[in-house]
Amino acid sequence: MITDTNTITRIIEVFDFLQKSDSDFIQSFFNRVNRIELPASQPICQQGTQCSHLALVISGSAKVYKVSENGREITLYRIGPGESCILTASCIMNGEPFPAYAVSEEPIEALLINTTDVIRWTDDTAAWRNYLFGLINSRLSEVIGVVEEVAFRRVDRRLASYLIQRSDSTNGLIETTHQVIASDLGTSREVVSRILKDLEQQQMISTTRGAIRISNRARLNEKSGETQ
Amino acid sequence: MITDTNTITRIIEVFDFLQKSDSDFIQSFFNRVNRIELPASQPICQQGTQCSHLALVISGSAKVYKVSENGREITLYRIGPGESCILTASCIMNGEPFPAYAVSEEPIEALLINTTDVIRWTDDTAAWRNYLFGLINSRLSEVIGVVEEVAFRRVDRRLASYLIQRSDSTNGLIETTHQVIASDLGTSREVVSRILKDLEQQQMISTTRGAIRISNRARLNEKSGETQ
DNA sequence: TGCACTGTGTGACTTAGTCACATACATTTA
DNA sequence: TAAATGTATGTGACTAAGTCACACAGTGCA
Repeated sequence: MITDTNTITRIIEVFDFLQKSDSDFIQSFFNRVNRIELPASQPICQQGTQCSHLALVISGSAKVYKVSENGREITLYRIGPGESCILTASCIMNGEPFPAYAVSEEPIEALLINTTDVIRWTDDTAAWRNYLFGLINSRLSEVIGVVEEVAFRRVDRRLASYLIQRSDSTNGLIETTHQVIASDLGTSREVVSRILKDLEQQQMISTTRGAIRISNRARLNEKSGETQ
Repeated sequence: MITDTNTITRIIEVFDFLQKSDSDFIQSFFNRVNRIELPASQPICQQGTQCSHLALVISGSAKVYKVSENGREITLYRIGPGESCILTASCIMNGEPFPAYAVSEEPIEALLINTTDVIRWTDDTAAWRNYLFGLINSRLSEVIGVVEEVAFRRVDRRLASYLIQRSDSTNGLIETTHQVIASDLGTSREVVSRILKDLEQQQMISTTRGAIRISNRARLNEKSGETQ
């Protein structure tokens, strides 16, 4: 249950479907949900477990990823403010175990909702239902995008795209390790190291321990767009 | 509109959600839907187009797949009796273009539903809503499975699994070409040819033009289960 | 200063994908 | 029936990607 008016206002701002809901639903919504905070790098869902709650992210971010037997990882998608770990909802609806892992990246502030409320609101409330449908649909599109990437695109091009994307919000400096990049892309650390070295020799980037700086964004972008 | 009692009975048998629906919905359902037939290998949805109808498959099968710029393909999932091209529903709900291609494999008998009916029934009818949710959820799981396969498993193991699966219903004989297998797995024809040759030399299969016969299912199954 | 930990570099090797062909079987056409 | 055409498969040479084993470098702490 959430009563603080400031918090409620802040939450309504983040979640579109609440703005479209009537006051009855909003009232019962805040009566039933709980707010939690999680530090960064906290496991949220384990592959193969049953989910008892649905989490809606207010602030911070999480990622959903797969792990292979020999330890390689690939990120399926990320969850940001206003979104939810829709795979959880999917598991709640179908009673299936969670097919991946989820972990917080930045510290997370989230709403926890009981499975019974999730199901009830899906039946009762159009705005909530559309929110869930919309999310699960965009996840499906995103994961199909991952299939396309992994199956068809060369790793150097994918890495170039990745660097372009990540540098958008950080003014050309990306603070991360080769291993983290490899885990996002679903490849191995050595491959990332080698390609980064190539990009450095072609003077598109410069690298230091724990960071990459984009030095020629235009050429990197060109590379990311090359076919094959 | 469908009036023939036999057809209606047959359709209700295939679609679970109709068995769980009240007679009012069933009546309006058969008032609003139309039955169509499609031959094999008929394109159903084109990537990038808008969908105006949702198709529910009564009999036959279709596949949903991605195509790369240089012509390689990968199958995302198949649609069988009682299922629907849920990506279409997803596009209808979100107003997004279809992110892949769909084509009939066997001749298809299907129900066509207007987008307006799809949306209305999703609001009105719990059984229909749960049907859609269930389908889209299982598609999401399947596509995540494809990501896992492509990102982590070796092609020879994946091919072994594929042969095992396909031979289940056909008594050990698989009538198909290397190109078709390659398109399902998201690899190239040459790779499939070479691996099949290996498997043949290891006497797990025998191959002829247009067909593969499983000769040692146990060993092939063993190979399919090997880690990495 | 020495030590442990994490991050990166590298060679050698295997697996996978591409390209350019050659060859083999099947169906139609002359 | 032979030739022509089309489809299916085989193969070598090459590039790209993943694996393994290990070297080495930067960072922080004892």
